[in-house]
Amino acid sequence: MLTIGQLAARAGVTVRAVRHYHQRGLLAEPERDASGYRRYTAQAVVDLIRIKTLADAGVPLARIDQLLGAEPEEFAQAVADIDRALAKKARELNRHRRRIAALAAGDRLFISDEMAQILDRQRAMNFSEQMIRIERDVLIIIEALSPESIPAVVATKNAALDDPEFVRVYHALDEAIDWDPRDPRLPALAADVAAWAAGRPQEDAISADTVSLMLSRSLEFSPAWRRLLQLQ
Amino acid sequence: MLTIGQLAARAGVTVRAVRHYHQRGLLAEPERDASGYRRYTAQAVVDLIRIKTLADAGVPLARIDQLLGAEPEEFAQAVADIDRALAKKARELNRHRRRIAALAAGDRLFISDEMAQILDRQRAMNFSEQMIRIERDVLIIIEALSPESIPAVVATKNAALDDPEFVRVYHALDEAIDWDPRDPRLPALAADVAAWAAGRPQEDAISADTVSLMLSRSLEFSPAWRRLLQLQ
DNA sequence: GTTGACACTGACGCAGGGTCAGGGTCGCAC
DNA sequence: GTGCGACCCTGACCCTGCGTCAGTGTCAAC
Repeated sequence: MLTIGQLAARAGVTVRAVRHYHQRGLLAEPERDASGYRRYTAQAVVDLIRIKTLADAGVPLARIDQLLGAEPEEFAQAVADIDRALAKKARELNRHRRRIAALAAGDRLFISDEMAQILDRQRAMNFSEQMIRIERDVLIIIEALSPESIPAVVATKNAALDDPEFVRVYHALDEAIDWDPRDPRLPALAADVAAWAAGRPQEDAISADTVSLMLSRSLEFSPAWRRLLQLQ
Repeated sequence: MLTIGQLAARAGVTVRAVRHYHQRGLLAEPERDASGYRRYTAQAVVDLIRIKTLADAGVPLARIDQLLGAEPEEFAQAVADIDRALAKKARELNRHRRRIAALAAGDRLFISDEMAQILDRQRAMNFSEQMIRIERDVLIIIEALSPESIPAVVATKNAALDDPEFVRVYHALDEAIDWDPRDPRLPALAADVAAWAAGRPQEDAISADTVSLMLSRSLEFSPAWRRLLQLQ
């Protein structure tokens, strides 16, 4: 006759696990001795090893319960099911690993390489870190809400950065971030921006919803920009 | 300003998840409006997307907390850690899948192929299903507690099944399973078994502990066998 | 003023146990 | 006979990442 500790050691599980299996009804509760200790026979060792074998194979305890008494056909069916579930899990895990592997430092964490290159270009052009953070956040929003428009956005943005006039206007906007909303220079800047925008075709690649979110993200930061928008 | 439902929809998570992130301190609690509803800015969308990106990559929430504010070096280190953890999980999963794939119907579930073949041989020799179940349980115990002795056991057992004298004695034991322990034929059977055993070398491949467990498993089943052992 | 969709908090549930807390028992040594 | 360490008992809370009630309040529209 074995105590619970001996049984557990023989099957290679913990005492706690054995009690857990009792509670789940997987393993029959054995007789108790005079002091209330559980006393096990060799049969329990066999039963426990069968449970452990299935559990080690990744079968959920609820399934093990049904499987232990199952007929071969039923059993084969269940094994196939479980394998499907495991295969799915494995695919998930691999997706996760690929994503983790793709994670680099800094900005590149949440946006694609092409997007990150845009930020790098802007850094090289001496835009402020504040401006670049806003840009990054906007790109994050685009990646999340409008992934299909990424190529268009990347192309448009790169073209814009090739355009000295855009760069000039953008630098002016950058400088205006911290201005007081009553700053007298704002109306002139608004006119400047409007003049530049007038020469550009409208982009339709992104939904109005996404645009409004991007806009509000930008405007949260700068009271001066909010004023600018009113001046348009 | 967004409600929790709008925020959740924009980031592609559930409302419940957002509240959970608040509770975990991952996402800052926003201002409430007059009725106590949470009101979010676009910043929250960005923050939530960052959280979701990491969570989708399989980073535990507790880790995300530390990562969101981490410096690039720290971050790279953590990413490496997480990838190691994921790789380990993936290996585990694959082990599970291999084991599951190896699971066939019936007896073969818990014992190796070679072991299962022994049971098949015994079935072909018309041993009772009761006897075969006991044998199976004994083999399960051996696989679990003495895996290193499996080849020796398989060899010995196959040799024994090749020996007509052993098969005769074993059939006699099989028939005796259900006998009353006071059955008058038992002493003769005991002598028969003893005579056969005397001609055999003792196997030392299996520890005394395992042997005693196997023996008790066998004896649990049959009072007549218990009597036989006393008669030795 | 009623309806349906949303919001709020709080609590329980899941898998598979780990880890106390607060006892009782066993076996051996002195 | 008693002291000690190693077991055993039950019960209850802890972990992850939310899902899913329950019971109540609020918003917007008809």
